[in-house]
Amino acid sequence: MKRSTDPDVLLLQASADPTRLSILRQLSSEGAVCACNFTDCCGVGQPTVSHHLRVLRTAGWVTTERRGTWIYYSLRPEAVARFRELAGELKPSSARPASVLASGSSPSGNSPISIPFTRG
Amino acid sequence: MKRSTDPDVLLLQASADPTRLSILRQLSSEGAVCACNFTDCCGVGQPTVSHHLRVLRTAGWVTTERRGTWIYYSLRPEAVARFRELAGELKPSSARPASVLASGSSPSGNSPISIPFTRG
DNA sequence: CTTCGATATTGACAAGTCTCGATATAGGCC
DNA sequence: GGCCTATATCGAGACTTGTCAATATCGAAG
Repeated sequence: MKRSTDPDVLLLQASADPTRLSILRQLSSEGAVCACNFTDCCGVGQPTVSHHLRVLRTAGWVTTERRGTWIYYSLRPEAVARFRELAGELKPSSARPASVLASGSSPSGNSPISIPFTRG
Repeated sequence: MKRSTDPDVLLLQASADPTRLSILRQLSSEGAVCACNFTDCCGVGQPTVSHHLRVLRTAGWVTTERRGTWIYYSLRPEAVARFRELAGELKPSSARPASVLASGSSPSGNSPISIPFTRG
């Protein structure tokens, strides 16, 4: 997919991968998690885990905290909050179902005249 | 990216595109929207819009309703509900910051012994 | 300083995605 | 029937992504 500059899209893109969603869920349930733990659970190699962690860091999902040899990853509250906002903004369209739309006018309003069916 | 079979990942993947997120937002604010309206707003061609709408339909985000020549798209409440669940499941890891973790033990528990630092 | 373990980076390849032009299908009107 | 409009599908090209092997970097211990 084409690289996007929208931070919301970046956040969604970062979460839209099986390995990364698994990482996010583990971070959510366990708090701060050492990078070495993801290597085991996700069934991918160490460089791949490192790659995914970088994607999550770039998107703003996680922060890192070095502790000796290990590096702990944690969910960023701002990212979670933004993700929830995105979910909250989307509302089912039951307020205006297509069934009650007027059937005589052009839906897109492309035509300067109001009756696109009568051509010529 | 590798095709995933997890419906949650499919839902996120479908939303993780600038054009499709724009479509979802327009559907959320306007209710049922004719397919021809997306062609104008998203700055992409008609086949591309059709492609994105199919991705959204396959992921379960939208349903279609034919009305004469036009086809109206609507957000599926189930998809919105699932998306909100995903957002609700993710919680910031402030409960267990790395700062308070014990510093002497192996984070992954890989070693059968508890003190990985002493080698040999 | 050397060695070791954990993590990051690089380079490469297969596979997926986005976009478009061209074409096909479907429904309404004459 | 034929014509027009809206939408979907097909095929191709450029680009992005996920994954790995190999290598580099960093911190700790001796």
